[in-house]
Amino acid sequence: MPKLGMEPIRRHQLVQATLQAIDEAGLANATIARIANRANVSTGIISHYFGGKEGLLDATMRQVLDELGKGIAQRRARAEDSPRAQIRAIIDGNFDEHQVSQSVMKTWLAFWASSMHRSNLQRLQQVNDRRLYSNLCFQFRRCLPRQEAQNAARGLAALIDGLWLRGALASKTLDVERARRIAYDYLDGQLQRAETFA
Amino acid sequence: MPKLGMEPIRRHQLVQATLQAIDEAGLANATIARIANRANVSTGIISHYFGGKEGLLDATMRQVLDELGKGIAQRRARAEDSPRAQIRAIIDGNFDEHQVSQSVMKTWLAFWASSMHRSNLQRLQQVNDRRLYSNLCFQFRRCLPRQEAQNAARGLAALIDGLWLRGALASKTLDVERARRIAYDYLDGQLQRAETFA
DNA sequence: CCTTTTATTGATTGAACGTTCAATAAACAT
DNA sequence: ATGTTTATTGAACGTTCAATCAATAAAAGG
Repeated sequence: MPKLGMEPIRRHQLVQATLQAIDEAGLANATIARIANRANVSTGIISHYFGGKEGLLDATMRQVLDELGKGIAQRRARAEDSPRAQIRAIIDGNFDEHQVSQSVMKTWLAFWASSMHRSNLQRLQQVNDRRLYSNLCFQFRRCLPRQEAQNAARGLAALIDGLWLRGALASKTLDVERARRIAYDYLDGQLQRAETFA
Repeated sequence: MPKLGMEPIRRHQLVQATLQAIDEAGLANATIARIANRANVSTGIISHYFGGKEGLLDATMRQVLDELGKGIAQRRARAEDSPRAQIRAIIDGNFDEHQVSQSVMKTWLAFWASSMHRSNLQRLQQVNDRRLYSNLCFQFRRCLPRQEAQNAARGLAALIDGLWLRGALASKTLDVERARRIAYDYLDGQLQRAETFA
C-alpha cells in the first residue's frame, strides 16, 4: 500500500534497523535479510533507497557521526567560553546517554575496525578523529604552550576513546558517571599544569 | 613431499599468514584461500590442523595475547618493585616495538570488534582486559585508597587502549615515544595525588 | 620391497549472501 | 474512468566461501 513521501521514513527506518542488527549479531552477520526483517520491509528496498548494502552502511555511520557532532556542538554552545567549560562540554557530549547505548557503541567499534579497509568509511572516520583532536587542541592552546597542548589533546582524545572502547567491550553498560569523572580529572590535571606556564 | 613433525611448523606458519592476511585485507576478507596462499599451502591444511577457520582465528588471537602478556611479565620482572616502576613496565610492555606493528594492531582491533559476538573470543578478551586492570589496580592500591586506585587503574587502562586504538586508525605508524610520554604523565599525575593521602 | 603412517592437495559440494528485475498495487493526475 | 508515477515485493541468479574427502606421495617400519 504505497503512500507518497516514503523515502525519508524508509531511510530512517533502515538506518535504525541496521543499528539494531549490528547490536544483535555484529557487523559480519548484519545481512540485508536481517536488516530488512527488522525494518519489516523486503530486501529490495535497500538497493532501491541506498543503491546497495554499502550505501546503507555508509548512511548509518554518517548518522552516528552526525548525532555525536551535533550533540557536542549544542553542549558547547550552551557552555561558557572558558577552556575548562568547553572541554567539559566535549567530554559530556561524548558520554551523552544517547551515545553510550549498547547498539551505538557496538556499531562504532565495528565501523572502527572495518574502516581500515574501506576507504569511504576511513575518510569519515578520520574527519571525525581530527575534529575531536583539533577542538581539544584549540582549547588547550588557550592556556598551554603548543607542545603541551598537543599532548594534552592527544591524551584526552585517547582517554575518551579508550573509555568508550572498554565500555563497549564490558558486558555491563558503561558507567557514564565514572567515565566522566575520570576524564574530568585528566582535564583538571592538565589545566593545573597550565598554571606552571602562566 | 611430506616430512615428519610438520605440525608445529605449519601451525606457526598459518598463524603468521593469518596476521598478514588481516593486515592486508581485514578480518572480513581474510579468507582461508588467502591465508593458505600467504602460507604457500593448500586450503585443506587449515581444517586439518585447526579443525576449521574458527580454530585458526582462535589460535591467532591466543598468540597475540600471549606475546603481549609475556612481554609485560618480562619487563615487570626486570623492573624494581615500586608502584611507579611496575606500572611503567606495564606501559612499556603495551607499547613494545613488537606490539605496535601495523599487522598486530589491526588484528587486535578486528578481534576487539568481532569478540562481542563470538563467545570464545570474548572470553579471551575479557580475561586479558581484567588482567591489565587488576595489575594496575594492585599497584595503585599500594599508594592510593581503594576508590582512587580503581579510578586511576580504569583511567590508565583506558588511556593505553585509546592510544593504541588511535594508533591503529592513524595512517602513520604509532608514535611510540609520544604515547609513552602521555601515559607516563598520567601515571605521575596519579602518583602525585597519592601524596595527598600519605 | 612392501605396508603403514603421516602430510598435503585441490576439485567438489552445499550453504549463505547481495543484487536484480518483472510483477503488483496504491495514489495521483487528467 | 484511465493512464502514469511512486512504492514495494520476493523469487531467481550468480558469486563467494568454508568444509569435505578421495587421491597422492613421501617417509618410516618391518
